[in-house]
Amino acid sequence: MRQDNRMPRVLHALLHLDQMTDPATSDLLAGMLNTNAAVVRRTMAGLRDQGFVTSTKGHGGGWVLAKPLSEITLAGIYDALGAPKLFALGCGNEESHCLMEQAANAATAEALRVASETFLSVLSAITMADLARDYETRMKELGLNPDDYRFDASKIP
Amino acid sequence: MRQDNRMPRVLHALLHLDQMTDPATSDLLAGMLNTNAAVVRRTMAGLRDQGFVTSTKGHGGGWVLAKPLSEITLAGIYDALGAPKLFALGCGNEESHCLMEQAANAATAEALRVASETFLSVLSAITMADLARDYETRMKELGLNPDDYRFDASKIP
DNA sequence: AATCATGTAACTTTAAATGATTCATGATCC
DNA sequence: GGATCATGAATCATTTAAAGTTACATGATT
Repeated sequence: MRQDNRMPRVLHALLHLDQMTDPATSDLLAGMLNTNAAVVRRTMAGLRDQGFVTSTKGHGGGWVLAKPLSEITLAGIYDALGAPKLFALGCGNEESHCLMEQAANAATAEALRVASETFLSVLSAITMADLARDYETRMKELGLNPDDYRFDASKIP
Repeated sequence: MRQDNRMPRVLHALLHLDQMTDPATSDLLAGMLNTNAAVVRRTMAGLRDQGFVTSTKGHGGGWVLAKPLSEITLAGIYDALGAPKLFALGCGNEESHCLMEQAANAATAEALRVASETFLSVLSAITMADLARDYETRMKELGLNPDDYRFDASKIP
């Protein structure tokens, strides 16, 4: 299957949302994420259902962050995306009648299970506020002032 | 992409190989693995290159285990398969100019890196002999004697 | 020489995210 | 109230790599 990039995309989108003074339209976000509005709507739908963001229709509508970044963990986002399949590796058919196949599948499954546990535990220890801090660090490393880069869509000529 | 099941397949194949008295043809293995000979050859090629198995052509040819199971770790097999892509999840484009995207990608990549480390460390702690023991346990749990099930292709009528 | 089995290359199939398009629905502005 | 804006959703095409398939050359055994 194709690579699933929803996770980093959504993180990226949330960081931008946090810096917006007005609701961000799907089109605007799509431009930032190098994709299109339909993908944005589809991907953000889960976050809306979980209360991380809200969306409004009509003039001046769009996406708005509904919680402070410090209250959003990466694990929460992963869940909101529907806990997408993590591995490209499979562990075979579950209901095999061959006992050797069962042993082979069980060993593979166990290694994947442990790796998945690790992954989730790392995600639950990181909040979006941590990412925002990382972003600001990157800004300063380039000698830039983050305050100069907050996004005010109403100021686009 | 489609699920990658080479790992559990190869483990399964090696367990069978260990119980063979004669070389196993790709066709025989394919029957055991519910696939076809070409896939078996393709998948086992890496194991041959790493010296885990040998293959011989012609009458009576086929695949033979080249090392005791206790000297084959699952990590070694994973490597022999070319260390296939582990995750279905991606961590975005590496060379993004957007610092927010960089922060989002870095966080995702870090979680994946840690999970991958865990995966490999579990694999390196398991040998094929462990799987063989697990297989024998499963046999005994069903009240069967593993010795009755060794495979002697020459005895197929 | 015939047969068997691997080695390899080329092509097709498959699954799932992503890209793209369309239309209905609701909110805002004039 | 009508035009416009934006989401919600459904549908269809595209993409990607493993897996399935087919074909043929090469080498070993009988």
